[in-house]
Amino acid sequence: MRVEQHLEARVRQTIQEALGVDADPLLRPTKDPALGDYQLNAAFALAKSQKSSPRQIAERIAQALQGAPEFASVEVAGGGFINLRLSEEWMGEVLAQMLGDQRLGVPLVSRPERIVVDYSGPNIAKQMHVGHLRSTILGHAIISLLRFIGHEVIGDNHLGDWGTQFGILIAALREFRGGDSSGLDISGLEALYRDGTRKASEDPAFAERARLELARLQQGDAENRALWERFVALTRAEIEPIYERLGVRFDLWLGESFYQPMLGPTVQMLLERGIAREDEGAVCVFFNEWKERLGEAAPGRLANHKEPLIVKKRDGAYLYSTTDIATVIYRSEELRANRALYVVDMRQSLHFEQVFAIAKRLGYPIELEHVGFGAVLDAEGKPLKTREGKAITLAALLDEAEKRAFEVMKSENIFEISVDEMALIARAVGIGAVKYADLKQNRLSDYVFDFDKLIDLKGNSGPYMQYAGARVRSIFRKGGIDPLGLRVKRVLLQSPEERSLGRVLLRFPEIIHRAAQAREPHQLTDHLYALSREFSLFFERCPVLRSEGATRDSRLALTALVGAQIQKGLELLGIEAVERM
RNA sequence: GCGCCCGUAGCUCAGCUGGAUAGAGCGUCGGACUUCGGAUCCGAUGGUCGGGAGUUCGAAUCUCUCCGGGCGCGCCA
Repeated sequence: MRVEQHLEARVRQTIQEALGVDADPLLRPTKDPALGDYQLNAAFALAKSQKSSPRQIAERIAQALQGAPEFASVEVAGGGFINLRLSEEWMGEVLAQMLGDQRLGVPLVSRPERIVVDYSGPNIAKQMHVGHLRSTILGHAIISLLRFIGHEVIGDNHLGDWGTQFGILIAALREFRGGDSSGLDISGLEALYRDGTRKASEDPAFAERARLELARLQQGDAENRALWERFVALTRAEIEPIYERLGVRFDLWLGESFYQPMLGPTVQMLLERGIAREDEGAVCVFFNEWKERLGEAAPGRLANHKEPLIVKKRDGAYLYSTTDIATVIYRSEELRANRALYVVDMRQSLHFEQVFAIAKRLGYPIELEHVGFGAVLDAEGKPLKTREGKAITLAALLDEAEKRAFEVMKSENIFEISVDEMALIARAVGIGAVKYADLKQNRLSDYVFDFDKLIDLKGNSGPYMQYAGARVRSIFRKGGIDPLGLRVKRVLLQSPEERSLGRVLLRFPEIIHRAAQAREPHQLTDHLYALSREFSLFFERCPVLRSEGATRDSRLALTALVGAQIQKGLELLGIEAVERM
């Protein structure tokens, strides 16, 4: 049960009955627990239309709510706040239901969708560095959340495997290595690209050769095609182990090259529909002309946007804008998706607005969303630049995180775990720390990259949650109890710690839905952190195994629920829970 | 030139569609009983929410303006 949704519906109905109006109850969790669990702020909003004081309206609503099974008390405070205190009996029953439910009380959406999630999207001939973490980790978590609430999700790795860079790579290979690609690895490829780019900017003849190589590749020249395949294979050999370590798997790997055959027809269609026109030899979409050309202005800021989106260059080559339009068409027509999410850097927001506007104009029945995220900055607050070699590779970051986790374990090896097992656990803890550190941030804000922060093992960190989970496991291990078989009629919330813990546990279903709907995994990390905190308090002050009778059963039930939420929550974030650490 | 994003404690960040006294982590200082795991817990410290004006019962949140930072905008991806 989504508790807040349930309460809101209940109060809304009560207001309807008491005042005869349908109004948003403005239900909010209280900031100060001393005031209650939730508050209603509707009285302020209703004062005007009801021609009465907020205080009086609040009194009437509060009166009408008396006796509702959910609440232990309903009190009017201040100028018109209504403070609600949940009844422990009701809470205990809902918690018992959650415990007995495979889905921990999280309902499925009523209207499931088929959703493509476009994420990670690394480029060929580049190593993955810390900047790639966000899209990959965010995308993975968002997919898990959406699946869990009942959507059908297709995760797609839209590889940057086509375009101008291949002309440069091929030309550089011929220029600097006599065309010999043997013995090349990813850093060799990176160096080739770097050198090639520099050479192209200095030497027009070389730049021209690069263009010719690209043209040959696009025309299907066998030799260049083989080189291209080799570059792609080399890059994949490098990045696949990283996905493996991160536990990320894609349903599709449809890179840009996949859409190549669709580009010509796509541009043709844009021209026929009058969405694009030719200008200076290129095919362009002028959004500021839509009103005049198509009868309806382009959405939002595009209506006044003078610079066009180019979909075909003067030299006949297509661009990534063209690819992205073709990709939308494919996702709608072939994959039959009714929604696509793009987990991509905020800097591309204008680009996506343009692509989405065009797709919508073409009339494809698919909702498109840019799930953007902020930049990763360096210590001086400047964006982390990948080209200048400053960026730390993802592999190195993960190595260091595992190493640190291993060292902590070694120094506090309370269970005499073997070195082999320690390595396994350290892997889960280290990677978990990195993922958590990234996910706990609001995706929209930029953040400062701090090596130590990303592998923090204390405080609000992944290991903190894993640790709480391990302590839960420890209790059941010690007591010889299987948490999965536990059932109670009602959880007893007697001490302040138990009640407070129960209160947090009740929010899980609501949080899952909100996090999924907003595409904000950090809402879930916040919940897990609050939960782990409450559990730590409970753990220190409320003996579980050493208590007796109904109290013991109830505390075991609470503990099991904590374990289940941590397990499920971490799973949704892509973080492994551990038995011991 | 046009547009987008951001400015909250010493540092790094939360603050959901406007709600009561703005919260965490890290840091610093002090503390935790023979008890289920000390990667833990408790307490203390710390803020003109960039400045100003406006909207209203109420603004970190909405509007305007200024200051400061980042980013994006015809032939890269």
